[in-house]
Amino acid sequence: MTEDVRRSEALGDTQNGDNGGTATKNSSKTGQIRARNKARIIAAAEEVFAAKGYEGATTAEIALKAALPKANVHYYFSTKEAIYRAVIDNILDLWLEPFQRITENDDPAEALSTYIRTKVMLSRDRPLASRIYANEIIRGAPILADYLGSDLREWVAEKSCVLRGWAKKGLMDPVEPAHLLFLIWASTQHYADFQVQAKAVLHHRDLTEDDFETAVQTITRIVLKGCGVKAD
Amino acid sequence: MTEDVRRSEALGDTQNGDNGGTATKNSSKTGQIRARNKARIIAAAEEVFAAKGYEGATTAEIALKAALPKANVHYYFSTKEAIYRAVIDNILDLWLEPFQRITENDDPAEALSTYIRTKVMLSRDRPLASRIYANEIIRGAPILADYLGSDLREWVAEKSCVLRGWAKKGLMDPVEPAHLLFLIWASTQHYADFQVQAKAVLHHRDLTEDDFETAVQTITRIVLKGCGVKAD
DNA sequence: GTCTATAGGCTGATAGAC
DNA sequence: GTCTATCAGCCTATAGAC
Repeated sequence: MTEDVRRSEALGDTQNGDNGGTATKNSSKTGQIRARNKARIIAAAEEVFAAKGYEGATTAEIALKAALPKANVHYYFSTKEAIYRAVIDNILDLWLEPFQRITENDDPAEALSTYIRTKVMLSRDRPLASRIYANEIIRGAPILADYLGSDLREWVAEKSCVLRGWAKKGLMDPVEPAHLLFLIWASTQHYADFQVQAKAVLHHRDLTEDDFETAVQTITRIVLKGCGVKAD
Repeated sequence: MTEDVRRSEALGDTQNGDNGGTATKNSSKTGQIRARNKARIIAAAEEVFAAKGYEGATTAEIALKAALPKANVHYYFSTKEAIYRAVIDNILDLWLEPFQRITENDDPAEALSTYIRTKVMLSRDRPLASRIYANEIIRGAPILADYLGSDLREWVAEKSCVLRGWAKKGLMDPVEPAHLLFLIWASTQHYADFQVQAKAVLHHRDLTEDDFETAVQTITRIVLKGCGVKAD
């Protein structure tokens, strides 16, 4: 990760449009403009990368969506790859955070239910992020290779201990932990990555609140019952 | 689907290299050369599209991998999109066929087990096909939109009847059929689409026969038990 | 049917006036 | 910091000799 922009509000930024065009005074204002423009570029880039893939995305389209001249985009991010890295960087902890605080002392039924719900709702609220991540992995993870082998790997190892601990206590069946996590990731992210397919199959319209709720219920039920998790 | 090349041996074609360069006689041989070259192009294109995405793939690279001059590729397929359509077309029935013959009279435990195993093995044997399909859907299905709303939709509707029938007979729980299918698709295709991630998390090496076997076992077990399918 | 050479268009990136 | 004008390179696709 070249630049760590994780905590900047890169999305949902409803441009509180003071300081419209030309600089007025310029002192501490500068940093604000910079942050705001970078955030706009990242938000625009997320849309374009999600829809077109890395190679299909053009800096021209990103600039257009960010309502900035193309050269301005290159002023903030020297290369297209730099924009992409910033976008990916923004996405990463979104992925790991939801299951972060869970320990062996938690109740498995509740912990897994919450995790599944959180992941489905992430698919509902941040489908673009999910698609970009999926695209990155499908392409062979050219940017995220290191992350997969270090951070994610460790994260899975930790959570595998928790799952094995629950099994040892007889709170659930001894299911292969990594494969269980794969199943949960895949089936929850499916509602973001394959949303067009789900829409087409279910009713041709945008997925509704009910669809996501049914998804949560179905996945939760199959996983809990399928892993023999004792209800609390 | 512009051209239906479904049944041509587009892959695993170990170029049985008679008739090396220049044409010798040319009569019924012509059709063979044509078929062989088209198959080589499709096979090469599958690799490139899977690795680079639609926009990232170049006809030059496809030609290089097919060991043909670039202009020759354009002779068989006039546009890049035509190559892509041929590749996609080749993939499609691969997706629907495995669950095709299943009816309400079959045993759910056996039918679902076989389906899951077949899908995982498809991920093992044709990961590139799976990735191209995933990429197409993630991008919003520009080519497959019609297919999703017609063929696939009907297929899901039919299979939903079978699943509901089983539930009515008390052979399994009344699970929302489409969402169950989504879960099975997602969790099985995961081993193709997110293979780099699975590799990195599991052991940094290529997935082994055992990995796929464990995947089959884990998914099958969770789905069957999770849906309350009676063992036969 | 094959293949070289090239047209024509779009891309990422920059120079340099404001 | 902003933005117009522009470049060099790569891309798909084709013309035309063999």
